[in-house]
Amino acid sequence: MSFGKGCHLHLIDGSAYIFRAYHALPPLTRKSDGLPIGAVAGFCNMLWSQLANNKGKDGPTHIACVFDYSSKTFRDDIYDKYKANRPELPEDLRPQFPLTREATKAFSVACLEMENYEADDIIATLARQAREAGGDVTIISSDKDLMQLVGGGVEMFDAMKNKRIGIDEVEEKFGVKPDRVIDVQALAGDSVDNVPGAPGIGVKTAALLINEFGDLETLLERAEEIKQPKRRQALIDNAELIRVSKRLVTLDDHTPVEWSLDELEVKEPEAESLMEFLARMEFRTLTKRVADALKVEPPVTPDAPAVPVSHEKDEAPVEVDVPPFDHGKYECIRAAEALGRWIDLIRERGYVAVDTETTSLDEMLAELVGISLSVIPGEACYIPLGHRRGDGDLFGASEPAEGQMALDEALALLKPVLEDDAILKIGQNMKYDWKIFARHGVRIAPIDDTMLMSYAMYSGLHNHGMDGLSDRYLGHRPIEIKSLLGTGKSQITFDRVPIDEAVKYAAEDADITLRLWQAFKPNLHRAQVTTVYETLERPMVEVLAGMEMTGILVDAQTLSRMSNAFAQKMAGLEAEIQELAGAPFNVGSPKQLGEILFEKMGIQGGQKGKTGAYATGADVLEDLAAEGHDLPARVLDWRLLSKLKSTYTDALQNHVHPETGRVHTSYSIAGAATGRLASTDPNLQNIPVRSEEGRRIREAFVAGPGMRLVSLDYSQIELRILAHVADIPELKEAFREGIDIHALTASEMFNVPVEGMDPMVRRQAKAINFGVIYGISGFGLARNLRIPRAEAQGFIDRYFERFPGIKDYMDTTVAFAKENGFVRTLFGRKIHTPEINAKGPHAGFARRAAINAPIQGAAADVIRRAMIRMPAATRGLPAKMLLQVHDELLFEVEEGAVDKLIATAREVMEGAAHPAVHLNVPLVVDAGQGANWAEAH
DNA sequence: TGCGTCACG
DNA sequence: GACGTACGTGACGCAC
Repeated sequence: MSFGKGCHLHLIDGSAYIFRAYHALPPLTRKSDGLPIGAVAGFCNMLWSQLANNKGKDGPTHIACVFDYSSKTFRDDIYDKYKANRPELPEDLRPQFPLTREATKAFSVACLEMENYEADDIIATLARQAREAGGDVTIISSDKDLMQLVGGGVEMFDAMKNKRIGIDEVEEKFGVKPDRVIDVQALAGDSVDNVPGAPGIGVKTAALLINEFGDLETLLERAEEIKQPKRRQALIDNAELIRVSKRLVTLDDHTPVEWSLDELEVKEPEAESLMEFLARMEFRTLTKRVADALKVEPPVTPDAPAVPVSHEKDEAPVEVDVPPFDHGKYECIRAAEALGRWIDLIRERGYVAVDTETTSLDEMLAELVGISLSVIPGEACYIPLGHRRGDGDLFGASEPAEGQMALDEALALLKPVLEDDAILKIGQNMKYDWKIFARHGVRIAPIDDTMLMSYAMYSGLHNHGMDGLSDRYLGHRPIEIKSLLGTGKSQITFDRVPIDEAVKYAAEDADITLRLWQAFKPNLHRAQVTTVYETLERPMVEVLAGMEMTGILVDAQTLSRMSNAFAQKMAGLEAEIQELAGAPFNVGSPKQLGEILFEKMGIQGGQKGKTGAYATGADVLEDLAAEGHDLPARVLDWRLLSKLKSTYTDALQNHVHPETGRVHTSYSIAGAATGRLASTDPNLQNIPVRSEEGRRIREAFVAGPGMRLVSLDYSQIELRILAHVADIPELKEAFREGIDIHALTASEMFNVPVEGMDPMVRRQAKAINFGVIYGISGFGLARNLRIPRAEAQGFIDRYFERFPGIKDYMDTTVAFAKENGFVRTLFGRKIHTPEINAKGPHAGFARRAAINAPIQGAAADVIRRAMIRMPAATRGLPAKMLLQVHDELLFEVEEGAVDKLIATAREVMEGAAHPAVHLNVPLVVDAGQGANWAEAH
């Protein structure tokens, strides 16, 4: 077919694909020889998705994938510093380049590259030719340098965000139509590509100027007319540099391409050569997926998938030989005899992967439906115990399904195994199963947990859910639970799943867990996180399971009364607000509120966010209230009450367990990258305390009859850890002497005595101390203290001058992260920082996170150690640990034992770092007690 | 489902 | 007057 009207050309920005793939994936190597292939794998997946998603009549008629040939191009002759800021190519990426070309050809996509030209120029040229021939063009890329090409039948498509980029989107980004984009880029320059532009002019200002003067040449000729002196001078002084910049950013759409559009016609991939390539790369999952789509048999491949390697330098990947997944091999156990054979097998092996199926994600409400076991990869069984026939009546009641062992009988047989010290029970998220078994009188131990192994090795790189781990590390996508239960209103519970289907799903989970364990176990050591896993992760399972099952007593009546009071107050405020607005509207809608404030009432200074809605955050409303506007002040009051009511007084009532009368949160051990816990369903780590009204909610968290609540919290733990790791003599001294640390900081910085310090000065020093922990920036501190940015920067400079060790610590930490891709806490916990070497705004986030992680993480490690020791230390005391709130532990204890508990728990907490780490600052714990949490805190 | 908002350390 | 920033979480209501 000759290219012309009705044709549609897809141009893929291949080089961008490679870099995205490289950075998005952990470093993978080919199993047989260790060749790095992560980027190739990602590239192939993206290319295949692109092809597969664009089949049919709306798809392309012609397609090509375009690459950069080498770093040298004609632009280097225009400006010798062009792209001089580019970081060195990572060592393990370069060898993957030729393979991506090979991959492109294997998928039967034209592979284009030209010496001396960037991919962007080739794309520009082909796009122009296609447009002139009357066809349409889609450029698969989100690169802003290509946006100048949009319009007249050419658009872009951001494959990551699945979003087309047309004229409107370009205008949104650059503030001008696509044909003026190069003018804006020439003025604004680009630090990544080292395009100079005009100093002090960014995209916003550039767009303003271009829109005012029409185009760049006119602007430069009439630069004298610009009102702002700085801008005027910048343009006059740099006119030549700006013209050079324009030549740099202008794509050459007349490159001497040697291909005709007709040659780019879409072709079906040749199955045989494509299969050969994918098999040679050892991409198991993709090979299978492509084979299915092409309806051919996948070639026989080595079974093990690419093996992940951590960033640690001295480790080698561990290879595991495993059979393919086969759901047909899973056994359904319906009688004691068959179960007995499995138990024999487990005893022979000494370990078993276990998984439970239940009716709910809430372990306190869930009913046990079945148990699956696996001891050999590829072989697993499922024991259905609580399945029901699908034909229940309207109320959901129905008879048990046939062919199941009695629950008690099965548990009686399994209990000795599950409790046997000599048999390791392996699970994924074992805290869940631990609680389910505990509710049936089985104390499962000892355990290993693949989720926690992944967390110890890969925290910060990805999540640790089983499906994701299986896909990533076993190259296998498990059966989705959705396919059994459905979603939304018609969703069923697991006990309604037909046993035949349940076997495949449930046994597969045990199979996967066992395989993950085999893959992870030896790598813990290589990643040097064995101690972290053994001392900070695994022991948490039992401790937290106990706390969660105990729960905390909540007085629902108090909450209900508060809800009613809030509702009344809110109704009054709502009436006042609508009166002030002069129209009824939904006070809870930020969108409607913004329109009332900044349009109907005509208040000036409304800022629109990226979604086009006005910002109405508390800071904005506070400013307006300070200017004397009543309505925003009322809205702030209303919002406080609305938050308290919906999130706390209303929602908490629904979390009171029908049998225990207590609230049972669930802690995720592997949720936060830094090692902190996270509390969900409900979140009991964010119960209000800062506002007076909010704090009253804590009055509803009460001790049982004859009991008291005791709260112990670490004082300034993060600053103490900072003083230790950054080794700051003045701070360490102050902590040893028990001096007010914020006052000390202020004193050192501003040369004022600690005695009789102005509270405002102390407040500023406190903000700086917090800022340091967060990876301080002038902007952030300025916003927090509501002072000019220059002043904030002045504070920071003085702080670093006074405490140079802090600056050193920050620089060293960031350098370590850049070198290794992770940081470590004092206790060895690894937190990966994959974005640390990124360019653009990501880099700032990653930098600050890297500075914060070792401090926040070490504090998290300390309290974990305390929690793990607590059961043994408090054995015999009539006390239970109920909650953890990052630096606080809450206990419920019999009245007579309060003092003893405080003494014991304080000793454990203050000494929690020992003996692993000898802190050279003391840890101090404050304690309180009362009938409810408000009093105890 | 994504976003804005706001509760906590 | 370049860009966009304090770190880490979870839950709610709105609007699509």
